[in-house]
Amino acid sequence: MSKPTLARGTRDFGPTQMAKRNYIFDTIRRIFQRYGFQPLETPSIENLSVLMGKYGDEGDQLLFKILNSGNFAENLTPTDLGENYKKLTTKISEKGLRYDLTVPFARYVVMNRNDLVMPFKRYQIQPVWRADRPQKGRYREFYQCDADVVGTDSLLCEAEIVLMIHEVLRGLGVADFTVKINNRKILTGIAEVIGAPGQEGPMCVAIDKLDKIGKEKVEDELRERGFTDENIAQLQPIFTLTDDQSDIFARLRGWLAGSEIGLKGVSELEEVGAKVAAFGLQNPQIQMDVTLARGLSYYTGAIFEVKANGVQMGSISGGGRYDNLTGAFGMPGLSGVGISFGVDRIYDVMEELKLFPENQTTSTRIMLTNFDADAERYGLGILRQLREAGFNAEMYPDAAKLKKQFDYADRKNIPFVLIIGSDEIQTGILSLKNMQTGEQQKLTLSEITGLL
RNA sequence: GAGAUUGUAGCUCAGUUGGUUAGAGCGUCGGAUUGUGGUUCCGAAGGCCGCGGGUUCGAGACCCGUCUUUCUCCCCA
Repeated sequence: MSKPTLARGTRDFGPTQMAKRNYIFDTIRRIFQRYGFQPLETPSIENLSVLMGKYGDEGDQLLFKILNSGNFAENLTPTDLGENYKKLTTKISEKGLRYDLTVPFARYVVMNRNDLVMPFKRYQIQPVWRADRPQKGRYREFYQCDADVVGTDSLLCEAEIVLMIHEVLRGLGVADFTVKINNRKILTGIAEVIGAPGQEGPMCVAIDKLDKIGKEKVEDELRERGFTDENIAQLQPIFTLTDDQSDIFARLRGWLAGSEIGLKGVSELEEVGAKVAAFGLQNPQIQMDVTLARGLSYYTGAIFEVKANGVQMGSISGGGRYDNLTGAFGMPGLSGVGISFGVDRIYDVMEELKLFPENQTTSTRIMLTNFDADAERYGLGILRQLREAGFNAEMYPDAAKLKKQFDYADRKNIPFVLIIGSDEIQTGILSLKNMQTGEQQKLTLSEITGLL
């Protein structure tokens, strides 16, 4: 018999982990609903025609593809086998596992466009799969928690996302964090004013590494990517704008005066800030960061990223505004803005900061001992009454040694044990033991339900 | 996709230049204690040394392949 193993890059979540993960999921779900988002679930499996071509060539490679059922090789010819594997794949696989929640969401919106109430606010908490090479904090199966609003350009949505981030993290006890916010239009504007219009893509790839490799190396990389010394000289304000937030909008306007789109980005950013302020958010933890560029390929407006302070960890949440979510499915012009929480990273942050509440592990409040057939029969009646009174209760299933039964209760963190033997059956007075203090007292059932 | 790295008991790890019967701590189980958990003491079980091939009189150790772990790059959550 060979030992079983997990598939590469996957994990089990035992009862202890599940209690903690559910605590995170429940908090996020509660806040999403409080902001008017409605739940959506889509299938794990999608047709490859839905998934392919949406994530770029690299993304297509990272898709888990499902071999056709039955004799998948039935219609293959020797010529097919001689083809490159990508062509062969299309002949033997028609379905794949979901790669993210956004594309299935877009498919859903297109398929239900006539029935949806627009603007449509949906949240979705489901696992996704990527055939990536696993690393620390990177798995082949992991959960995403997305909330998106589609069908409106209103900046109120951006402001609400900022508010939700604050509420979720504070709800989880993560007090010290920074919501970094930028706008794609500002990045476009910067490319214009430094004399490299349309080059914000390569510009951002380099600038994005500022934290990691420092200013000098960023400039080297910009040169490698074809930026002139003149471009780089014009770019200098970017290195001071983030550190010093005072008058940031005025300084941005000065720098981007020559770019209409850049100025629009600044106005949008400012308006989002104003709406957050109007809501009355206490002690906002927001930072304008003109070097923030995540997911540049599809964001068109606001860009968010959230970092927990005081721990060595990448971003725990991110999102932004995109145009044309559903364009790939033949429904152009639908704008949306969304946020995604990284549960695994939030879990690690909370673990490191010891933010999980105690006693998440068990839900059983009281356990009944099991002496023998008579005591079990008597105890079952008590058990029913305890459960009817609303308590999580269980009886030890075997007439094992008491030592073993107490050990079980101890290890399951059950706070109370009810001892039912011949004495208790005769008198009707039950022995209740408090497992934390070790104290034991003789009580009637109604006294016990009162005490619990 | 590229480079490096790891794999020995349930867990964390020892294991000498290749040489008898592969060890420790923790955990598990049993007993001390037949109506009372945590602590203590005593005892026991538990290993195809990741898997497949090769070199050798002899392989946990050396060689090749493969899977796996971790890390960097790429990319991302």
